[in-house]
Amino acid sequence: MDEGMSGFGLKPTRPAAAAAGGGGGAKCGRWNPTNEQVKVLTDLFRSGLRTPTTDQIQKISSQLSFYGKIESKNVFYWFQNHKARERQKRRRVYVENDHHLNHVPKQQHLVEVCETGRVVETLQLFPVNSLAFSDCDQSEKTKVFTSDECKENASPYTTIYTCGTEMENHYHHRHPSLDLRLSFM
Amino acid sequence: MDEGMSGFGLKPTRPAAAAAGGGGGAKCGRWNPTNEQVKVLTDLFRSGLRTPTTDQIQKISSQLSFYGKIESKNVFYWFQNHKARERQKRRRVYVENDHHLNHVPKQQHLVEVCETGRVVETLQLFPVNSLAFSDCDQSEKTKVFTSDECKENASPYTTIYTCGTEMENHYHHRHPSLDLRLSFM
DNA sequence: GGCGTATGAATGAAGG
DNA sequence: CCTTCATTCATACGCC
Repeated sequence: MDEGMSGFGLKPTRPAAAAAGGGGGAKCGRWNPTNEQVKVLTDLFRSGLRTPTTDQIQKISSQLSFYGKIESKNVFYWFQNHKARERQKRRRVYVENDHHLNHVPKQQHLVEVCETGRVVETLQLFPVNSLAFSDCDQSEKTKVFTSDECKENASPYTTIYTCGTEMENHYHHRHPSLDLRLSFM
Repeated sequence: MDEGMSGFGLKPTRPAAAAAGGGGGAKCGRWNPTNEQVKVLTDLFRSGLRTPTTDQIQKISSQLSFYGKIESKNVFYWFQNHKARERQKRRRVYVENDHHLNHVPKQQHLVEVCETGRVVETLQLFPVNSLAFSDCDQSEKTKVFTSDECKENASPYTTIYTCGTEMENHYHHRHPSLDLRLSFM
């Protein structure tokens, strides 16, 4: 986590509570990602992004800051954790199959989801649909997966996030069509 | 507790968990450890096992799978939670000590059983003697929590679980003498 | 039959 | 990168 993470405030000792703002979580000293944020991050991960560089992190963080309070370190940690747990999970769900016990057929879901390679992804990110539940997952994702390799390897790929102002314009949506365009390399 | 739901930061809301088992009666969705499983886990914990490695988790899970459905991650989470809550409980005591306590604590049994050095523990695991869900004696949960005072002792110890078919057995024990032998090191 | 507690599951945040 | 701690969410269970 160190390396090039000098400017993310990871080192400071316990920034303690920070009252939020951003109109969202505003609840504690711990980042509480919104669904939209998680969605974007997950999608980036699935696109093959594993360990974003400082620049990537800052960019992502900046774009995601629209959906709520977020810091660069949050993005950094998110990827760290997500990656680690993916591996961890794969490691845990796996074996016991090898063990030859008396019985226990046991179901083993072994899902390999390694999409790495050139990926050009374009998806609409609709802004917060105001108020509460806007669970509408109508996000049309046009994904072009070229998953041919399944190893940890970062091939040059490009992910383009384009957010159109799809919201039905309810209240204060001072959100200017988010245009998240990231280029990993 | 969770006031301040925020306008849009809705919680994950859990995807319904509709599955609810295929009508078999087993409430799938959350692991429900049997008394035997809990007993073994608790005993392992008492023996000094705090954070089993992946290998240990596999073994334990495999052995415990006899008593019912269990996955590796269940064992993993169990130890994580158990240790965390031991600590949490103790810390809460300090807090309540200074502050005017509100309610009577449940059980504040603190027994120091710091196993230092080599420990060889042998205990009997009585058979599950129950076919379906006829839990034998659930009303009487003999939960003996013994908080170990030793924090991070990496001293080599060995715990040997030997399930003899003798003991004050009951009736039909339809499992082949479970021989759970774990060696921590 | 609605709550309060116990606990499984998840994940953010660090440390090493 | 891997492991671990802490906090939180979700749910099963017991109580009134």
